[in-house]
Amino acid sequence: MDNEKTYEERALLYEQLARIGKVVVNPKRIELLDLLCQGERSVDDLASATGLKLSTASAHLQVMRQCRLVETRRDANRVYYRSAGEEVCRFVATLGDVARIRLAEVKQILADIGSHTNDTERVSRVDLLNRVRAGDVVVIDVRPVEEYEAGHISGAISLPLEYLEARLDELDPQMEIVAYCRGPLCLLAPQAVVTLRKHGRQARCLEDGMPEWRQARLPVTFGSNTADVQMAEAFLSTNKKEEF
Amino acid sequence: MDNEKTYEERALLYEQLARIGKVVVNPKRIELLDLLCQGERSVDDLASATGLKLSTASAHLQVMRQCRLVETRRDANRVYYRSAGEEVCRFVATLGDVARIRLAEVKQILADIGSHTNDTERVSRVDLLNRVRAGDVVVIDVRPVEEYEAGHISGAISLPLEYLEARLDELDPQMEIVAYCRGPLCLLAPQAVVTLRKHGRQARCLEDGMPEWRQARLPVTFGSNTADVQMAEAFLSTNKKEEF
DNA sequence: TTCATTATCCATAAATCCATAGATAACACG
DNA sequence: CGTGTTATCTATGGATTTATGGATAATGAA
Repeated sequence: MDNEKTYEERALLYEQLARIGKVVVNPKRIELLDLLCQGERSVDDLASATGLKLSTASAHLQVMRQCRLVETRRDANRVYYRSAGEEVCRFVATLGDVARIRLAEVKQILADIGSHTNDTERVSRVDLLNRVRAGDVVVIDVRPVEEYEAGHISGAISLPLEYLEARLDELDPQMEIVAYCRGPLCLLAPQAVVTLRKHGRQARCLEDGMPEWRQARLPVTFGSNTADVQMAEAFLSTNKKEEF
Repeated sequence: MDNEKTYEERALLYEQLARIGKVVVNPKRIELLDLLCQGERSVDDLASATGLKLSTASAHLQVMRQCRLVETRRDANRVYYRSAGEEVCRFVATLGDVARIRLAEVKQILADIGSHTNDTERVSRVDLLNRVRAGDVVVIDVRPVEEYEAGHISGAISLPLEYLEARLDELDPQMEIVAYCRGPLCLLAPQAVVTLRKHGRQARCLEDGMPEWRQARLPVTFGSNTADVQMAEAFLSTNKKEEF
């Protein structure tokens, strides 16, 4: 029958896919999207986080908005961008998976940092949740404060990597410390663990990062409140923990 | 400490991700990769399937090979390409998911064909496996023969869409027919179902397609043998069906 | 060896992408 | 209303990407 039309349609379809693909051809655009998967951020915040000129960052964000990967919200004279949905974060995460598995260069970069904190020692999400509930662990979010405020693991305290050594005394020396960051490709948490161990602390990384925690629908807190262990508690009492 | 170095490393990391991203910026490259997720194909086979000149197709394949997304094998004077791993197929599938969810244009194209075969009527993988085993369903693979031969659902017969009407009498009129193709973005199976219903047959699509079946580690047969129901049978008797 | 088939490499011209500076626009606050 | 802040739009030149034809290379068959 109309094989001609079908052929046309298939070409159109792949052109649409390429619209999405276009977003991840530029390193800075991937970086921006990765940041947005951590939570909402304003344009100039994103620009300074990535080292881009404001107009360049804005242009990249437009590209992503045009293919509906991100959405915006205006508050006063600031425009906040966010990922348009969890499938977008999954897409970025999958891209990372492929790079990690396929590219020796990526393995190398990750090994440079993570050599002393090997992967078998990471804490699973379920374990972490249970131990937060039991109160026998300190969870630190080592990402920049902005990302912590845009959503963090309930019960975690904000302790950006750059301040870690200076604020070491805030951490109970008797407790084990679990650090987390943006995900499997992020170097912050592994670096934090290296630093902590250098100071004789018992420390481990969470398996992957915040986006995965969010996708597992585990409890997330917004803003700067740090005393929210009870939220995790309430969550646990109404949900079977086997689900995660 | 060495924040400078960390910044550098992060930039390098995103550049590596962009190497992968580069593959999916070109519609034809996505089409090629999608085909390779169906199974191994030779270069000129791929070229004619996508309507590309041989040299162009080869160039695209080089790009994908350089970032390890595909691998090759030589047999006589033909070079066969294949996806380098299942995470690559997952990446393409995720790209499709995002496009399907986010882009109205994609929804439109899919609706044009699939309007009469709505998604709630699709057969799940588990159901299909059980019914193949019970022998009360005919499974047709409506993709081109090359893809059928590069791996098909055990028990399925090859009946490319273009020959469907001509070979209708090969299908038992009493049996329900389940058609499958490349996946959620492929139009072949929905079109086949439309055609079959027009001829008064009871027909449905499988939920998504071959790559997903393969990823679920369900039984796959290679080559042109069509009498392989017993393989599925053997598979079922040694595996709990609840797993899928 | 010579020829045919298949694939890769190479040069090129057209198209597209990118970062940037500067202009414009939206908004808040006096 | 004017001023300052934040973001978007526009124009530009330099870099990159793409399709293509033709040369080269690898392999099998005669």
